[in-house]
Amino acid sequence: MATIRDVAKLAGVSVATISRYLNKNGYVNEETKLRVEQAIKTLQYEPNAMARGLAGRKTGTIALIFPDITNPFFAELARAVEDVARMYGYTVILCNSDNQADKEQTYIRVLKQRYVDGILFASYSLRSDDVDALNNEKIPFIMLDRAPRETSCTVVSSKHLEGAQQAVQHLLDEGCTKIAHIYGPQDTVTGRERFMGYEQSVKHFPWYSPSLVEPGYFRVDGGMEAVENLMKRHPDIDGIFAGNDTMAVGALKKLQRMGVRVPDQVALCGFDGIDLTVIVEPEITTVAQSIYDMGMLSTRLLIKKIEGDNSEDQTHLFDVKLIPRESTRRKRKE
Amino acid sequence: MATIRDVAKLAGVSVATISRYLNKNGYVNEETKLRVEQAIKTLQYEPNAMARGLAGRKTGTIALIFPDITNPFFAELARAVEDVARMYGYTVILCNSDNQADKEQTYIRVLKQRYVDGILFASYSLRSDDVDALNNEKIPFIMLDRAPRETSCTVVSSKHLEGAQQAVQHLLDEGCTKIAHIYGPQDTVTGRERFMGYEQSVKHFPWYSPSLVEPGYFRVDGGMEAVENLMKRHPDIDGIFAGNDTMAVGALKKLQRMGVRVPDQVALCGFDGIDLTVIVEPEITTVAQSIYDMGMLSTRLLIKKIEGDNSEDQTHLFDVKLIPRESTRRKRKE
DNA sequence: CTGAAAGCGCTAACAG
DNA sequence: CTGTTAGCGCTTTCAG
Repeated sequence: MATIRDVAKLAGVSVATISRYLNKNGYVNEETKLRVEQAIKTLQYEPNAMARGLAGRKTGTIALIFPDITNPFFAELARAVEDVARMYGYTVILCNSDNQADKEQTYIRVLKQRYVDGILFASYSLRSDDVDALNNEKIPFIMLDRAPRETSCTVVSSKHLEGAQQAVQHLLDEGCTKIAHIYGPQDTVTGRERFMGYEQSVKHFPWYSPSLVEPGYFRVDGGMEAVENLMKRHPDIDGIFAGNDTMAVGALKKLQRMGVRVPDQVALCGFDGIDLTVIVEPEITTVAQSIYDMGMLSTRLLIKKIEGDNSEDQTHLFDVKLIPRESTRRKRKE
Repeated sequence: MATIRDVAKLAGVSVATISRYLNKNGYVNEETKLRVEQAIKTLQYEPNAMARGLAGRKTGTIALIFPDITNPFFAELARAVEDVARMYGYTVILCNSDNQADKEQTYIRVLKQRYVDGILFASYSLRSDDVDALNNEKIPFIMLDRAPRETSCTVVSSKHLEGAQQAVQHLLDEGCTKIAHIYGPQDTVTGRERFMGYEQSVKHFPWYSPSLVEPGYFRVDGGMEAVENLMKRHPDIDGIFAGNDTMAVGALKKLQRMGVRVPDQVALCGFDGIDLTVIVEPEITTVAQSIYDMGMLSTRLLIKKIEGDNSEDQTHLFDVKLIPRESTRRKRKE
């Protein structure tokens, strides 16, 4: 492997010149530039990222910390992140936290050692003193779907509350008269806000009762169990709003097994907009987030920050969009 | 950030001693060891991976190159890889190739620059001269589901052919009398071997005809289309073996839309064993690979290689396991 | 516009 | 058992 010194020698200039040429800072005479380019080509020179990192403290690496790549939502996010990272010449390190604070802790430590240029957090378990620490150490980061209380930082998120309200409204529009909610973990912004959206939309109805909600842990089996409990308590439910698509899929599965017809007997709406919803039959109505776009934006913001953008921290809120599908297509009353 | 020199000073020893202690090579007196530990703790010293890499040419990073993280099969694989990498103190870099040779090319270049310690390939597009190049540069790698012709290298794979035969046999056992196959890309080992397994199992039957196979491109929509064409040509098909689960899911979807009852009218079997198969109703029979285990083994092998294991390159073939589920549960003839 | 030289933080002989 | 020292390959003042 050729080094910068070899190139310098061959081009008849000093290493400093090569370095300047490579980093496009400082002036380089047109003529010598040509010679340098020539030398680089004939030597097939590739700068060594490691040495660069040591000397210049930039590694061209960003990390993505999230719960679990196996979750389609995060897989799509990861895909977006990797795509734009590559576009900007960055490489991405994958970190599954399983929402365990200690795993996250370890990761942050390791990532610091490796001098990652920045971190993208899409994990729920980050404690707010961690955020402070990051801020203090001046390592750039972005939060996805999570706004720590005090510390300022830039966050990218969706209009969860509004989306939940849209979901409920849609269910009502389709003629539902008793709507239940399967909610996600309440220690997550997403789980909480969607719950609130549901609550606010239904609490003034005479049929509303707190026993119309059931936890589903953002998981398929959670959704299945929730439906079972719900239908036992309220056999007359005719609409279900699941806090995410995964639970919606579980709900659908259980309903079908119980012989409940969807959407005629019970209409079903999810949240997120992952592909799973169109894989099942009937396809599930959902409130879609712009997952890929969120991933793109947050990566762009992160890279901007890394490259010296010092503008104010902001919160970027993405619109959500209800996508009506078969699981809520009920015969309308005229 | 404290450096090794700070620690040395505080502990009253030389940097070499600290380095020895850190890397657990060479002797360190028990007593000084204590002082070193003390110093490290009070300084909160964290070795700098970058510097380590430069000096010692080990970065503690491995890369995973595969088609697309969005594909559940690869997501699970990635998860396994990351899990064992973390266990051994490695960090993993994610590379989506989309099976495009040029993307892979660029990645390999970038990864070399970054001094990754090793690479895991689960991508189809790798050319065999790339493999040679890797071999020449002595950067350790493992191939998943792909055995380049000449070059020796260690590969981890499953018994695709055998699995396909099991699938067909199962369909026959369930009473199917005319079985079609939806095949995956023939430039992949997996797609090819499963096709061959099907062919070998059915070609001696009088009902067999080459028009009983149809491409599905390993995709959901591909599976749907394939079913449509297949049923048009052969309305009397009563069994379908899909070359992977994704296509099987598509097939199921299309069958349901066409009003074909599964499994009574047509039994359906997939391949891979991803979660999608139990999310739909009816749940789909599949030939399961040990995806997670394959990921674990290949990562372990890679790390072993990185850490100096020079044993012969081997091919590790995993058993597959047919998991009978509703999609093939037909009333048996007595 | 270009070069010399001082590190970045750590590892690995080599010499005690 | 421990210290000295020479790099790893690149960036970055500071002088020309």
